[in-house]
Amino acid sequence: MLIDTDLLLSYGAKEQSFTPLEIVFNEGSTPRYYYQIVNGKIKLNHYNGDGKELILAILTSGFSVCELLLFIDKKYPVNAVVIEECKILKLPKTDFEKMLDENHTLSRDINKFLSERLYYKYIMLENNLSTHAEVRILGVLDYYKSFSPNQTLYSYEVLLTRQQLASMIGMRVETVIRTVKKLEKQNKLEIRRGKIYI
DNA sequence: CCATTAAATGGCC
DNA sequence: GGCCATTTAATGG
Repeated sequence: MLIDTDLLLSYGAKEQSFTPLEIVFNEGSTPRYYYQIVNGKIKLNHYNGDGKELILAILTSGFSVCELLLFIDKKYPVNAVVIEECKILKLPKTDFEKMLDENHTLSRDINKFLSERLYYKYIMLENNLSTHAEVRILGVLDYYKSFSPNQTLYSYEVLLTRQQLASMIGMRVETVIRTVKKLEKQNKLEIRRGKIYI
């Protein structure tokens, strides 16, 4: 996890429960809290002009939720929507700042975390600008697998639906379904019971 | 069982 | 590749 649970609690973080479809925060609102997922799953999304959903990230246990907004004076550019029952630690911005001031190694850890995120944003952007669906999809899959301790082929189960994958790369479900099957024939991944293993 | 949701297919542009 | 319709498979009450 990004920040030690006990440290967060000692600065006054409170745990809050959420059920699927609940909103943690809305696009356009002012960031006032640091959020860290204890368990469950949250997506960051945005709806473009055509009403099509764009998913910017799907976050799970241990991840913070859009923490970068606590360092700049901007509104949230995305919604945070719960997609699997969640427990979240919530720490007011002022307490978060106090915690950083008093814990310099923590500041460095957060720098590292933010840098890594930004780095992957470059990679993802490069992939998503490809005209090839295979490149875009593999880009997302490789990104998720990069967090897995086991890097063996077909060892990582992708916990994303085809629809979510599609919304992450700006393509349609049908395209994802067909491309994933094509990738299976190329031995880039494996499909078992509809689940993708890479 | 039935309802719901996800995955898969095929036709057409 | 997208869009639409339809079928198939899996899941949960």
